[in-house]
Amino acid sequence: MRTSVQTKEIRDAILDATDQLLARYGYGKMTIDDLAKEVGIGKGSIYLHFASKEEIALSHVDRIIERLCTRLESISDEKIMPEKKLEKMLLMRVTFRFDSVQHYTQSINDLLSSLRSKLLEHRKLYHENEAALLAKVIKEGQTKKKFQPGDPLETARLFLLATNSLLPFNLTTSELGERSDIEKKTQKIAKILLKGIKK
Amino acid sequence: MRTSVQTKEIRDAILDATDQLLARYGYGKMTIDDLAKEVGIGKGSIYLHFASKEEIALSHVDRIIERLCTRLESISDEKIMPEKKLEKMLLMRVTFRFDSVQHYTQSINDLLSSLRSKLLEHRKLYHENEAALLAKVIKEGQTKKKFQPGDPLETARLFLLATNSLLPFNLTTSELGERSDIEKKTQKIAKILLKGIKK
DNA sequence: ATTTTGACCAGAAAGCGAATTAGGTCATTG
DNA sequence: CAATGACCTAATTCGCTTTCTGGTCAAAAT
Repeated sequence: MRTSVQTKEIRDAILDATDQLLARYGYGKMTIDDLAKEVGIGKGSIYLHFASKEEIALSHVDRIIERLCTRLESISDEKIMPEKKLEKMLLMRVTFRFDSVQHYTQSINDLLSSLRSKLLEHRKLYHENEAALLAKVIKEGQTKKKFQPGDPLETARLFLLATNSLLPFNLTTSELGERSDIEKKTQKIAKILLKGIKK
Repeated sequence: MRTSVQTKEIRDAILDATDQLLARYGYGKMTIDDLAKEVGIGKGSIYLHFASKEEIALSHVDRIIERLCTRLESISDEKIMPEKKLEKMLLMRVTFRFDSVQHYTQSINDLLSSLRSKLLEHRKLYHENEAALLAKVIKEGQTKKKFQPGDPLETARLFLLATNSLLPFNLTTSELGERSDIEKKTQKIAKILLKGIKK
C-alpha cells in the first residue's frame, strides 16, 4: 500500500499550495480550482484528501501548530536547564507563528472572519497541546527543586496566556509591529514569568 | 458661561446614548438620527459636539478608558502596599473593560472592522496612559526597596502586554469566557508577574 | 478494481441600475 | 447665538440577472 505515503505527500502538497494562495489571494478569493491547478491535480482529487474548503484552511493552520509543537518538543529535549527551556519555548512559540504568517499581509482577517468559530475552537486545542509541552518542563523544574510547587499545567496555561497577545491571531504581523520588537518583548515577559515561579 | 457645563452634560448624554445604540444595533446600524432622537436633541446639534460619527464612537471608547484610568488612579492612591496596588490595578483593568462592553454581544467586531486603524492608534495611547499609571506604583515599590530596579515604564508596559489577551478587544466577552474565569486568570498572572519583580 | 478526473449542478457571490438611506451642512428659527 | 431639521450627495440597499465556485459523481485512466 504505497498510497499511504503518497497520500501524505499529496496532502502536504495541497497544504503547501494553500499557504501560497492564502498569501496571494486570501481565503475568500482562493478557489478550489486554483488550488488544484497549483498542485497539478484534478479538482476532484482535492476532495479525496479534504472534506471541504474550510477543512483545508483549518488543516493548514493545524499544520503550522503541529510544526511548532515539534520544535517545542525538541527544545524540551535539549540538555539545558529547565528555565532556559521555558524561555526558548515561549520565544519559539511567538517567533515561529510570526514567521509562519508573515507573508499574509492582510488575509489573516479574511480567514478569521470566514472561519471565526471553528478557528476559536481549534485555538483552544492548540493552547492545550502547547500547555502540555510547557507543563512537562515546568514539572521537570519542580522536580529539580528549581521551581515553586503548584499545578504545572495551570502554570503552563498562564504562561501561554501571558504571551498570547504577541501572537498574530487577530492582529496581522504588520499590526503587531517589528519582529525584533516582538522578540524582545517576549523575552522580557518570559524572564519576569520565570522569576515569578523560581524558588 | 453656563454652556461649558451644559456642553459637557450633553456630550456625555450623547455618549450614553451611543453606548445604548451600539449595544442594540452595532456601529453600522446606529444612525445619527437614531442617536439624536435617543438624546432628545436635533441632529445638527450632535455636530456641535462631535465632528463625525467615527469620532463619536472613538470618544465613546475613549471615555471608557478615561473612567478606567480614574479607577486606576484611585487604587494607586490607596494606602496599601505597592504590590497589592499593582494586583488590584491589573484586575481592575481587565474586569472594568469586560464589564464596560459585556452588553455588546457581537457588535465589537462591527466596531473593530469599521474603525480598525483608528482604534489601533487609540489603543496605543491607552496603553501608554495605563502604563504611566502602573509605572508610578512600580517606582514606588522600587523606592521602598520591594521591587527590583529597572525602568518602571518598561516593566509597566510588559505587565499590560501580559494581560492584554484577557481584554475584550478583538474577542467579544462571550468568546473570552466566563467573567469569573477571566478574573481568576488575571489574578494568577498578576501574582506571577509580581513575584517576578519582587526583591 | 481502484484511483483520478473534470463536466456538471445548485447555491453563493458578484455585477448593476434604480431607489432608498444616512452622514454631514447650513440657512432659518426661537 | 445655540439649536434645528430640511436639504444635498455619497454611500448603502434592493431587486434582479449573470457569473462563479464549492462540492458531486459518472466516466476515464491506470
